Amino acid sequence: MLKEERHAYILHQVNLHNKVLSSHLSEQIQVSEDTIRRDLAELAQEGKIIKVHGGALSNSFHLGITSQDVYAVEDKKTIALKAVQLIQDGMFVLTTGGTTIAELARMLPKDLQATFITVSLPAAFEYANHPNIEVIVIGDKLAKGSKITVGGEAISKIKMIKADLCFLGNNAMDANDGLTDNDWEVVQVKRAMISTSKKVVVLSISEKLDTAEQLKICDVEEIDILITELPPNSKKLQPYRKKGIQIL
Amino acid sequence: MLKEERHAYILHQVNLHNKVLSSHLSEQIQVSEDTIRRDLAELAQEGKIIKVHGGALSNSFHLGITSQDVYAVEDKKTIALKAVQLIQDGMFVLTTGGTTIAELARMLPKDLQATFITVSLPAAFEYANHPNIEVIVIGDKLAKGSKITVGGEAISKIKMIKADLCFLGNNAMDANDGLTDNDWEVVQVKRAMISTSKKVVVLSISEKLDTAEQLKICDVEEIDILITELPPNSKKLQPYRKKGIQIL
DNA sequence: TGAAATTCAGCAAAAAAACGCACAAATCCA
DNA sequence: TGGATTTGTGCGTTTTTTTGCTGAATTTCA
Repeated sequence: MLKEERHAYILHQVNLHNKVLSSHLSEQIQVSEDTIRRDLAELAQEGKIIKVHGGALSNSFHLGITSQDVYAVEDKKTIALKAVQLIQDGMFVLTTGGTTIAELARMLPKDLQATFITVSLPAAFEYANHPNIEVIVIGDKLAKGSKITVGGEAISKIKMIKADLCFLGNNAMDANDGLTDNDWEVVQVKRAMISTSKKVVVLSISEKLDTAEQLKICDVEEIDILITELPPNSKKLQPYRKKGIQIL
Repeated sequence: MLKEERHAYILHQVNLHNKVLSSHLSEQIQVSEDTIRRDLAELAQEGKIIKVHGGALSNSFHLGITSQDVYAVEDKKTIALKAVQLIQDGMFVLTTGGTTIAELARMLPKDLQATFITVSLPAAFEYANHPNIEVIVIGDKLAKGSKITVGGEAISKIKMIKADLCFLGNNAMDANDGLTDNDWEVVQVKRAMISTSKKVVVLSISEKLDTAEQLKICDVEEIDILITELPPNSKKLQPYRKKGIQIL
């Protein structure tokens, strides 16, 4: 097989499968691995593929730029935009932490007058940027990783609040397994929040739907509203709609 | 599976769930935990994740705390260095906020085991970087400017704590006028802290000595220790020494 | 504190890459 | 045409990379 033919074939395979192995190609085309390596090197030189140890990857295999940015920011902004519309002047709003909640915080209208109650220090910082919003921080022992306050004191404080709305950043959710998480203390806090709020709103990128973690927070029936970046009639959301959750 | 594929997978998982366990990944990808650990180390090296004992965390939530150029950092570091020596294992330490306190927080020995109680969110963030330190956040309404929690609830919570040590960042101090400040709510918090601590330590750059603000916190007699960047026998400190304050 | 989990350092085996070289096919040039 | 040159390919050897493992050191947690 001619060099050009091989190159075309390899390129096709890479774009088809997002990855190729040198050993695999060598077998398929019946040339030495050396030749394959040289081919891959050339294609990589031309910028058509990304050469790695053992084979090559498709160009669309992003791994470089997305580092600093929050994962899936655009999706989260879409979600935040929908969520903001639920908040009205004078409301008491309970929120957890997480990057989606942070987006929500940044997107609050400047003239909104409401009270936000949170256990998340980063979220509190964000809320503090809004002059008209009153921020209540729930105090207790600080969990190092998530930077939220946790403990009996926090739980009981949360339960003393009758909130109009409760926004939960989501870790994992499944129509059958319900809302789940992997951090014991976070689970406790979320449970308390759910129990004391009139409306429970889950903010979740669609990627986290139909997944589950070890610890259960609640059944999907306890959730009133689910907000994802998808359009409300999306097929992926059907199971949740069937359970009686309002989809935005 | 290629190394780059694994990296992409891991990164995806971390960003999705904010946290991954080495053991989990090892099982999912079907490679040894050693390999996972090396992968995590590499990704951490590139700053894409934060490696911790047992797994890794998402780095996306490390914003908010911009250590902007602090006025007179060197002086404040000198002060912090002296202050650190007062803290011993097992102590309960109350602190306010402020940049000097932040320096103190950064300078705490890694192996110090103590409990820090604070109303200052920025300070809490700094303390949270120390694995052996337990951080208690006092909750209440958040004061937007200073990012500290203030209010009756906070005051009464502070008074319930019997602290060994109390570090006060200083705004203005004078041998005759005592400790003063210009923020009503900060004054309340500081008063409460003084009243419930065995030892009261004031951290102040010398520039703020011999000045006064409108609101009085306490007389100098109630202060046990004064720490400045000056040598203890400095002339400027004489009036305070005469009032019976220990100078470091 | 002590047991369990995790990490670290160093080693060894396997896989892959790099390198030098030989050789054949294609190309060029007088 | 025929020899010189370039190009492409494969082979053996050496290097490098990757991976898993062992045992000691460290950290975590009850």
